[in-house]
Amino acid sequence: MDPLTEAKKKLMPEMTDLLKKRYQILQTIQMEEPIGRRTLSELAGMTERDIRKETDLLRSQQLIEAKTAGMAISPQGLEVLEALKEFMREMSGLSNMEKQLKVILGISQVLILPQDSDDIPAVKTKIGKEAARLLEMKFPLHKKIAVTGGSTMAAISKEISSEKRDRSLQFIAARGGLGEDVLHQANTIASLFAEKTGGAVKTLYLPDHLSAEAYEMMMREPVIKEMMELYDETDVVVHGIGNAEEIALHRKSSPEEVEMIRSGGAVSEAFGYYFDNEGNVVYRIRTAGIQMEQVQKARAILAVAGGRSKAKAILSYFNIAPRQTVLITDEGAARKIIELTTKQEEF
Amino acid sequence: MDPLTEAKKKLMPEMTDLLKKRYQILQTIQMEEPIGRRTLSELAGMTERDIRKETDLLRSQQLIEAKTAGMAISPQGLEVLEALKEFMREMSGLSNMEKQLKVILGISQVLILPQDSDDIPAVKTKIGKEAARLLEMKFPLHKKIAVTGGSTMAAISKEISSEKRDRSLQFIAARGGLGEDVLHQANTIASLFAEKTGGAVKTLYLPDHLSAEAYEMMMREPVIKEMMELYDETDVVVHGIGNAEEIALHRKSSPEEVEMIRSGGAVSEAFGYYFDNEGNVVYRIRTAGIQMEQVQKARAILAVAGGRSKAKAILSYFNIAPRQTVLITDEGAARKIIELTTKQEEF
DNA sequence: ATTGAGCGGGACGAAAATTGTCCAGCTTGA
DNA sequence: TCAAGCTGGACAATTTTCGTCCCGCTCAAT
Repeated sequence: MDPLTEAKKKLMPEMTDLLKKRYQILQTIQMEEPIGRRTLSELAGMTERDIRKETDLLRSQQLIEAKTAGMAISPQGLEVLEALKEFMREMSGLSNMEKQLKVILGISQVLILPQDSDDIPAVKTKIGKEAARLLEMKFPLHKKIAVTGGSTMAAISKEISSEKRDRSLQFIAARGGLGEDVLHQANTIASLFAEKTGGAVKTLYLPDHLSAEAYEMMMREPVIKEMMELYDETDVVVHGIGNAEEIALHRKSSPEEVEMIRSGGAVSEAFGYYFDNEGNVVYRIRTAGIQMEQVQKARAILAVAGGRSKAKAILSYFNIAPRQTVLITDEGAARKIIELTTKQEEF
Repeated sequence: MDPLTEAKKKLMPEMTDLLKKRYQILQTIQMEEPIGRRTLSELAGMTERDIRKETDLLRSQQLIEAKTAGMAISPQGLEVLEALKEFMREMSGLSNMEKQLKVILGISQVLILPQDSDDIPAVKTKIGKEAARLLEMKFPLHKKIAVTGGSTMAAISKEISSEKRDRSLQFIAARGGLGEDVLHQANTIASLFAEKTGGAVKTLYLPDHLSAEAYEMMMREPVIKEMMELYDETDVVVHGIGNAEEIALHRKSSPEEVEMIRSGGAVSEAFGYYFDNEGNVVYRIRTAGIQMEQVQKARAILAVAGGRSKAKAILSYFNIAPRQTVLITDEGAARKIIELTTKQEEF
């Protein structure tokens, strides 16, 4: 750390906590505006009185405005938030946690965003924004991009800038299957990416859970073969990481599938593969989709998943994640991952 | 100001004052150690309780140590002080005051050190140290240095480093006269400089206040003539600025001299010249010494004077100070000068 | 050897700030 | 039209801060 900052910390030990507290409040207000004291105190885990004291201060500094519907951030507040972004990343240990996660997960880049998307839904938007920015950086060099489905992926598609259009981009749905709500299907997401960027899209609608024979037969179809060849040429893969448990509960999976997941000890899901705690593939949805080996060959891989509830799934998947994978996650997931792994070490 | 610092200030408005307060306390402890709460509270202008609260904090941070003789700064405390030096200069407005003084005094460089040497004698040492550093920077290029007397000049001589010796340096007493205590005479000071640096010294012992005839006669003496020629070749002049009033009181001046000073409205003194509020020469000690015109020709001039009591004298002298003069002073003098000049503007 | 000024730390009642907790009156979205 | 959620005001209870005094100690000057 900066020797100047270090010296200030020595002279003003209260500073650190106070700054963190106020920054977090301001941040939460930004994400949840308009928001009231009571809701805010729950989200921030502080007493209402404390929140009130601090918001009074923030208001007197004109960083927030109090309307009848609740408190909202002011333009100046946004500036302050932006100016302190990097500093707070150091201060609150996010940078440090990124380093730890790199080691734990065996990859070379990790990006952690503040707060927990399990508590504050808007954190997902922030994750989406950062993932979108990282992805956009790949566009000039890498044109063939495979994307999966899920709410996290949907968040990214919303944040992709439609400023710089590039007709040479090609987005490929990483799974032919339907599986989820239309809005969160890989096909839909790929189309959204294409629309935003002005690029092309390659989709494929094919039922999940085919019988073995039907699957074999379909694989021989030209249109499917073409898709599989496209996967071979994929430059970038962008995918979410699913929580096997959640998926088994929420989605209308076949009872057979659920049983396979349960008995196999599946913890995480990505591109239609299910992994157990050690990263072994315990099940795979039978549909056209990118193969693990094809993912391995990709130049860049963005894995996006946030919220402490995803910690176990992330740990599971990263047992076999390619080294070139970049993880974009949030503080909640990161803390939980570190907690889980260091606890194991203690015993 | 740094946008990061600006943002922190917005989020933590208390920070500024608190930092200033603690820094000042730590600074004062450093200069006056060992020092007790009561003495400290007087120097810092705070209540004893306040001082106690803050010193308790500083001690818990191990920046100071409490011995039976009083509190003293710790090595870590020194580090903190050093690390924050430049930052605090900005924060407490010293940098800003330097800019103001440049305009007010019509010179291109001003250096202001914290606190007031009228309150804390050790500030004089700091001034001496900085002046010494500035002077040392001139040594490689400028070899002939004229120095005056006075306690401020003595402080500089104490702080001149004896590390890098330079036999080509030549120190010249700017005044032949005695005038003051032996220890503070120009001759003595010049000798001290020479001793520290390994350079040569040119001194001249000649009574002050000669009669007009005696003075004329002396001026024709070869040894004096030689001295006057040396003044012509002077590269650097280092001088203090005296308070005419104080000089008239303290020194055993001739009643005639005191009367001249009083009736002429003398405010400041430098190199044996007395100046009034407008910078007119109202009196001059009759002794061999550097001439105003010779000072004007010098490449570099360091004027050194601190303490709010010197403010009027500084203002008076800088009416006629050459543009190449650099002023080294302290916060006390600087504030007073600004106060005096802005008050005049208001009416 | 003695003394006294100056020191840190303990103590404590008075005063001030903080805290938890209400409520009134408002807007807004259903 | 109503209910939910919001701000800002209020206030007693509690905690913290503040001013002040004292004690025992050290150390330098006498």
